[in-house]
Amino acid sequence: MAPSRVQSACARCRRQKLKCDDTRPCQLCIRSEAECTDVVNKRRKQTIGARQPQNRKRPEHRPLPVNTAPSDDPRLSLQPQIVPSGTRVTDLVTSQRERAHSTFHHVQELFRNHMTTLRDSDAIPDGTPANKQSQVPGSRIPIIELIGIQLPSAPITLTLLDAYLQANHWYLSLFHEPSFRARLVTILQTEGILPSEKSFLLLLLAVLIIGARFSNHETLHSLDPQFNPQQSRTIWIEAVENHIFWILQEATLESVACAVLMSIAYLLERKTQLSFTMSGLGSRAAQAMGIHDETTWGHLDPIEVQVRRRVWWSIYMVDVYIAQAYGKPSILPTVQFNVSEPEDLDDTLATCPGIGSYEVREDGTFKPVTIFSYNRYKAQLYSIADPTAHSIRLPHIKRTYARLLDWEKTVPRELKLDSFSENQNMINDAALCVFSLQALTLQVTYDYKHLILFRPFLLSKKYLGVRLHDGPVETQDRSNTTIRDQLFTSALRMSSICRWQNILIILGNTTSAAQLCFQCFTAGVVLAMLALSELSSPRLPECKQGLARLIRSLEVAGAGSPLSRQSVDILMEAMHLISAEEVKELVSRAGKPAEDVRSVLPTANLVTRLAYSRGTGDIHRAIHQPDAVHGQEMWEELDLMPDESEPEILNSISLYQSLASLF
DNA sequence: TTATTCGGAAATTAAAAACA
DNA sequence: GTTTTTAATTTCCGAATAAT
Repeated sequence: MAPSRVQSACARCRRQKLKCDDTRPCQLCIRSEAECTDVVNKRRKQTIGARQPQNRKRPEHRPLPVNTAPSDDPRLSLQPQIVPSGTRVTDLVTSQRERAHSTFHHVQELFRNHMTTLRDSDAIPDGTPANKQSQVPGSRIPIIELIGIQLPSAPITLTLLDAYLQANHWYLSLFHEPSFRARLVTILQTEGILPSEKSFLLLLLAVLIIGARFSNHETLHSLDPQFNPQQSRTIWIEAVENHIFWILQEATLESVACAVLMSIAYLLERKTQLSFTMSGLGSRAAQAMGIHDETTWGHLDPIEVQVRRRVWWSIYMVDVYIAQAYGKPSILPTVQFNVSEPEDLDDTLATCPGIGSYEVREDGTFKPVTIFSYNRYKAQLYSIADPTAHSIRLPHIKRTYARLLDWEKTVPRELKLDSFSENQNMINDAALCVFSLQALTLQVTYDYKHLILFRPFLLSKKYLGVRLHDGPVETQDRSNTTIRDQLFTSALRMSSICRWQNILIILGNTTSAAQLCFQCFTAGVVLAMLALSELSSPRLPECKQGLARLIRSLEVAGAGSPLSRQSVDILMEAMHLISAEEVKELVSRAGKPAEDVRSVLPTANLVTRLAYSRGTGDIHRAIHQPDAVHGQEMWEELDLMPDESEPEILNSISLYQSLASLF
């Protein structure tokens, strides 16, 4: 009668199906020196209504479990399905997941089953906002009473919505289009709005602000000659600003989505500082609502669940992107959330004409690739290149790098840029057009992630020569890739997008253009810095050509925006600088023997020198036995000790700091 | 020899149904 | 209100497999 069962197994034991114990860390974790963390039990968390009432008569057979995928295993929800040949991702993510419960959360636990309704708690952190329940239906009131301005006429509003969908929805999806449209139509028809819909209205305004920027002004003029897009945009922005704090306090899904859109809108308005801050507000609001943890959502309508996931992943990606672009730590750490990938809803079932690949979903099933797959792949990409580490270590970077390479292998043909022809006219086929845009931005983002990953090393000549692949040098020719090589390859591949001018032109009329321009700009800066660090290298011409192609891409996709103009100017300047330095270099070398004058330290040289300096003279051995390269000598050469004593490298170096060292 | 993985049996538990 | 039933969800045995 040994009561041998433990009330809750730790994360590791649970995953490995081993017998755990009540101590923390448990004996097994101690034995294997693993981190021992608790996992929240879904069963204990189940709320009233979470289970479907059964038609209890005679069930005969046990029905299949509804949801076999245990969504609260964080590894499942965070790690994309890239588990290639044997490379299992370690406990890293699992073990770090901590659930921080607020005081108010404990209050709820305490009174569960003892109080039908909780009393007022709006003054307590994490309590329920006061005006939530009191705002029962009510009657429709004119919009002007709620926010002080009118919406434009129905045709204009719908045109702007369409413009928004084209410009942003394929790239960052923040709502379910059919529901959104239905709600909008009701408002337009009744010319009134429920007071409880205020946050929806503000989200709509944000949509219109972006729509107005990307819509065709002639079409608008023909619909309503009085309508002035620029002026309206200013008015709407002001209206949203007047109410933004109100809706953030209200904490609805729409308020978070609105904050995300405003962040983008500010970026387009050249208010980059506000954009940064606004995305932070949105992230925080999302966390306050618990959107980062599905287990707290309770029972929701299936569409609502998916929309929440969409919003969460969108804000996560915006937050990470903006943080990286600014070189600041991001607010939303990967390890502390628990939201599954968004799935397809009825509005995203379109597939790519001509290609019919399948995608492995989070739950292991195979589904056709749809126009929404892009969002899932992008989300995976973002969670791989984990931005949480404010300071990072080389082994971590190598691991991330390996995962990036694995991720790339999983990308379906629909989302590969090479699948699209360079001179095809995309405009005729909407789906094809969207897929090509997605493929291009996905590839650029992937390469950009490499640049960001290695960006901290740009200022350190020592690190540029570090090899990226541990383990034996196999048949793979890239096994000797150094950080410098990879930066070079990625930046060059980014520059190759200028071949797809047809796609770039369309892309210039979407919100993703801003991101693309910035990514190209980054690639340009990286190429320039590489070029300057090895002026005599045979790669120099390629660097310059790459820069030229990036400048061209910026001009095409930037469509005359200030961001693209300024980037082009700076990159041009960098080109001149490189040429000038090159001339100096040539002159100074003119009278000397052709051998090295360089003080830079490329790895190939290092290996050779190592082999010689050790007196063996056996270059072969040095190259084919990676241990020799990765052993003590290597690190001494680099003034470093392996692993533990390795100094931390700050990740938060902004592009501007890199730039400053350029000029 | 030791560690990891995983199918699935057995145990546990919240909710629903039945009962009083 | 209490007890019983049901089904979802958990723990962890034990056998297979992989790593050392």
